[in-house]
Amino acid sequence: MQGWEAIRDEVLRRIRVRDWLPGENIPHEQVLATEFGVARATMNRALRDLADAGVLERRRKAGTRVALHPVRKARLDIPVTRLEVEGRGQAYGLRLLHQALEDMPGAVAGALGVAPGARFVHLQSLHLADNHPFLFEDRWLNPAVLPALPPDFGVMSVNEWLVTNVPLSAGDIAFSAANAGAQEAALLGVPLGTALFVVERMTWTEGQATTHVRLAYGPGYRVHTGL
Amino acid sequence: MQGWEAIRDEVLRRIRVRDWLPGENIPHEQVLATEFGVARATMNRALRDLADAGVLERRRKAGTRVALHPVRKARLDIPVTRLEVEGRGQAYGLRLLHQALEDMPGAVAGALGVAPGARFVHLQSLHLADNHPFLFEDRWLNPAVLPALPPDFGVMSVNEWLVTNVPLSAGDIAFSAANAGAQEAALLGVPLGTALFVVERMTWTEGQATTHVRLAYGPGYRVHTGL
DNA sequence: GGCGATAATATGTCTATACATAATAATTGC
DNA sequence: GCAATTATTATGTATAGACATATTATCGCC
Repeated sequence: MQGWEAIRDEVLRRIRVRDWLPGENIPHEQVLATEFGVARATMNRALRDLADAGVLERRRKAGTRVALHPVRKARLDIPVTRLEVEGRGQAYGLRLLHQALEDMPGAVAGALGVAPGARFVHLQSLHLADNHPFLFEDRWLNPAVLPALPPDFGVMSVNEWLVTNVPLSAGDIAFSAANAGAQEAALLGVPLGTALFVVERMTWTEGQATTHVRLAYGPGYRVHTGL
Repeated sequence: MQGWEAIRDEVLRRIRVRDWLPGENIPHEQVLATEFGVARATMNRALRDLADAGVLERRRKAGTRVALHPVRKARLDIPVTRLEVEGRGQAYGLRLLHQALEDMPGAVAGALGVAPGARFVHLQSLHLADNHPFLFEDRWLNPAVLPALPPDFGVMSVNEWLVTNVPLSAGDIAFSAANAGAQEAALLGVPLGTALFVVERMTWTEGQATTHVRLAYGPGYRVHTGL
């Protein structure tokens, strides 16, 4: 490796071997740039990258210091389910279980910031990997974003349809754990009360709530930062 | 907002309102730079930022296209437990339950890539928020990284000690769900089998396994991307 | 038509320089 | 002494120009 990445790695090495201690200021950008024989912009790129990663903390005038609590920022890749399953070399399947216009429960409405009792499209589906249950999806979708003739969600995943047909939007993703209820246990084929990994995703489009999804994964599922 | 961030936001807006469709190439960097009246480097910064966020995909010569599967990369902030508790306005407490040199179980050894049966320091502690159980920590620590006289982990959290006394290292963080066992249930004060949110963190220092931590959070705990 | 070498091109990176901005340090006025 | 103002300074951002690199497109040859 060379260029600004090499410089970043060298800075990281010095932090790792404790040439520069946590909480301590490191030399100024210009000083380091001169030492490494590069322009300040290049040094800036290297240091900024480490600051983005949470290894360094930078403040104007105060300088650059090694972060005291380094393991702070993690980047997760959350793939589209179909691609995740196919990436494991398994066959992807989708079963639409339920589709109806219903009153949203208060909890969901609250999370989305919508008036309780609003009528949303309620979709429940099961994602399969090699015909085994992989995850249970429970979704509330704002009918206002749907066209007059909604597509057949038994064929195409709601998520993939949304991606290509609804404007991108701000969103929030949350991870938690929950005990499997009767429906989830039956559908996923696990004992009642099994600990499920739950991903909740909420998205808004121009201030308007678009969708709330709850994905419940079967046991053994984990998401990680990939080293 | 102004500068490259304003440009990034405008590009994002055009993607959101579907001026540029998913999978479609957007105009060249230089073209856009001219349109926005900035230098190419500035345009590059804006587009690179969106590419980092997973919204755009860029390839030399091929150009820049709107990502087909946008909700891919999430950034999580994982705070040090003490700071997280204090950030909620609660009093932080730590109880060391167990400390001994033991044979590592096969599962942990495997995850760390260590010969099974290696002797590591086994630490178990309970983190408290306002004197209520907050999370149960189960840690395996390589004695090789400890000084001759190990510190008193009943007073100082292992994590905070590590941060200031052991070289930074590569690491992996994983999230999953697990049913509370007898010990966890008793310590956290929850019924047996309660779904716990589990964070596992492994770190290595120069190829050598440093520590394996398993943090089991009580019900209701969730981690999210913060919009 | 197919294949390999060559040209074209969009992004990636770097430089030198300049000015902006935020935060600290110094100074002044009371 | 203390508060308010001003100066200083390190990082943040921007610029024009240049070269590097990875791909794609094209051309020539068989």
